[in-house]
Amino acid sequence: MTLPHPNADQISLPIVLSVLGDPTRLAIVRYLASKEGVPLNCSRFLDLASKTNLSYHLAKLREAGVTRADVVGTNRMITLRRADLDARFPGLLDSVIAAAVHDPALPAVGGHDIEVSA
Amino acid sequence: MTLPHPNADQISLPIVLSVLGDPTRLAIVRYLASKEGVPLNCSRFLDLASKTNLSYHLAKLREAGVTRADVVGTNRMITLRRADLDARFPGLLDSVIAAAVHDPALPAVGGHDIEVSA
DNA sequence: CCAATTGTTCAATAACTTTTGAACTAAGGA
DNA sequence: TCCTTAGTTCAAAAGTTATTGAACAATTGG
Repeated sequence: MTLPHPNADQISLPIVLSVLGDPTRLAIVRYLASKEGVPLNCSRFLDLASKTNLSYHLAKLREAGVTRADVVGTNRMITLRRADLDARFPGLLDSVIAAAVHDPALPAVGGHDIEVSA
Repeated sequence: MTLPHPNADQISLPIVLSVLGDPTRLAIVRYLASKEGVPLNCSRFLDLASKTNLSYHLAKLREAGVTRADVVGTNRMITLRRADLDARFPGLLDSVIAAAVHDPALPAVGGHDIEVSA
């Protein structure tokens, strides 16, 4: 029931860099960073790609150690593995996210936030 | 006679990340960073790949805006575009290089330094 | 139980990337 | 001029990654 994740010391720099080198995945990471602490399910990213394709990209991110996916019912709650990434590659995630913010060419997740109680 | 390079504002984050995601290219960048200021010709990297393949990887780095190649006689002198990269993506190059230093899985350029005068 | 929701898997295809050797260009030195 | 050195280009082959639709599994709510 729990999905496979590398442990922190297995996270590889070239793999993380190439995984982040895809605009769709970079947009996912950027959105996760902007909502840090808030668990998000996969369908939050349907702006970026089809459901099938999203499954593929989210698996890449998870297998690279960039994200964690926790099974909650029929949902997979996705979070950034910030502590692990910061421990392994200090400053990397922050500089990537900061750079991504200023990049107008990157896709973005649309603003369809769910109203959290009236 | 001068090779094509993107200008600083044309350097793209996803392209830089995917270019750095290749272990051979990461090793090249790491070595360039360790010899910063010293112009190096392509053959300095023959430990990492064949001449033809090196030409391919060095072109990728140049086209991404990571390196500059200046034609000097029959040589191409390769340098890191640190100022441009730092301006565009502050902290990114430093964190990538710092992370690469601690990665035992990455290939490295061998220690065959030329004696600079007796 | 049934239907809807959430997300995965599979196989196919398309598209790109990497690697190779042979042939080539361009400059420099004898 | 001829030879060497430095590096590129080209076409082919091999390998990898991305994208798609159809079928599937698992949980939840009615």
